[in-house]
This record gives sequence, C-alpha cells and structure tokens, in this order.
Amino acid sequence: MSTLSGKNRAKTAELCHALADETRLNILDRLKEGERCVCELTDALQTGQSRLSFHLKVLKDAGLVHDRPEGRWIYYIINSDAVEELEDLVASLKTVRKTVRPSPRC
Amino acid sequence: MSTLSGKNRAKTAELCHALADETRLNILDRLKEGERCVCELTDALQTGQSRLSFHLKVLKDAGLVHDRPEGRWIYYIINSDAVEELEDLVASLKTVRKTVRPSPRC
DNA sequence: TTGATCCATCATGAATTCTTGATGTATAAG
DNA sequence: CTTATACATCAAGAATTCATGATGGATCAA
Repeated sequence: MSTLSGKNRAKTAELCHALADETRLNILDRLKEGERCVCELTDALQTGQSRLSFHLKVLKDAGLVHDRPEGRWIYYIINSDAVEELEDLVASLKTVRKTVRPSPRC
Repeated sequence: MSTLSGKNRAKTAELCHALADETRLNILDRLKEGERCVCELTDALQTGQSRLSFHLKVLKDAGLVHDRPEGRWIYYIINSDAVEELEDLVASLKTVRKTVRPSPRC
C-alpha cells in the first residue's frame, strides 16, 4: 500500500496541498533554519498575523510542522515524519514501468 | 537557489498543486504501469471524459506528465524530470538546522 | 488589576478550483 | 461522404480556498 493508492491517497493529497502555496513554502524555508515563533515569521514574511496563522494551521493539519507552546510564544518546527512520507511518494513515482504497453481496448 | 526559494518557488507550488488531488494521484498511479490513453484512464477511473481531460491538463501544465499523440489516441506518460524536481524539494526539506535558535526579537 | 503582547479563530467577501454537460476538431472506418 | 470514436475546450454553477479585519483567550509585566 503506497502513498499513491488506498486510504493513503487522501493523506498524500493533503500533504501536497499544504505544499502547494508560495507562502507556505516560504514558511518552510524559514523553518529550515530551526524553530520559529509566529511573530518572527510575520516579521520575516512581512504579512498579516491572521494570514500567517491560517497557513500555519494548514501546514500543521497536514502534519508538516509541529508547534511547541512556550510562555506567550508558539514555536513551529518542521516535522521530519511528513518529509519521510514525501520521500515515499517520490520513490513511488520513480518506479515507473518501462515495459511495452498492451494495446488499448477502446 | 533551491526549490523552496526564489523564482523556483512558484514552480514548486504548481508541481505540488498538481499532486494535491486524489483523482490526479490516481491517474499517476495508473501511469506508473506505463503510458495510457485517455479512454483507458476513463475506463479505469470510472469517471467522465471531460473531467479526466481537465485533470490531465493540470498534470501536463505542471510538467508531471507528457503526452504523445498517435492516430486517434493520445498517450500520457509520467515525466521523470518533474519527479527529479520533487526529489530536490524533499532533499531541501531534509536539511533542517538543528542548531540552537536565537532568541526572538518580538 | 490594568494594559500590552502573542496567537487563534471567526465572519465576510474575493478568488480559485472543480464538476458537468455541450460543442468542436481530428482521425479512422464504412 | 457519412458516421463513429477519441479527445480538448468552453460555459456555467458549485465547492473550496484564501485574504482581511475584528474579536477573544492566554500570558506576562507594571
């Protein structure tokens, strides 16, 4: 059961949807440097706080990031488990049959 | 310049958007077995032809698939170049700093 | 306690995406 | 030439996603 078939397909789609937005890719790019709180991200991305909060929720719901409350701040960090799922997807897409196809029945 | 930053960010987002749909993941799953024409895919996915054509266009515009006209049919096949771009993205997400973060200035 | 900061969430409207059915083009067969 | 098949595209509406501003809870400082 791969990331492309069965029940996992919905989860894979959600994961990819979280990555299908420039703002969210920008966020992930920042988080590569280590965990960041929301105010640091709003500062870096020069955007509204509620907008950023929305995108962080999308990333979190997809499992791509984790959050860690500490006092008044909430630190976000990339979740490596999700990255592994992405690896599975890419690996799955790489195993393409090169065999001669059967003739169509249509 | 990685898949997460600069000009490439838009292209990465488009690529991920193409993957962010169960129908399209289903299509790719079939194409893993080798090239297929649209009528075979409509047959396999049990869906309308114009709907499938729409999703194939999304995949094609994102560069994930190629098409090859032959007579009355058009064969679709996975484009391995796009898969490599996905590999770059995953690789980029894996290089996460584990260093201690600087204290926030907010 | 009062006020300020950090953040999530909600409501509304705008924008985008998806579905469906109809129409059009090209190829091939009769 | 006529008809059938394979496919793309278009138009219209439904559904989803996104942006923005407002509100509220929690924490901390004074």
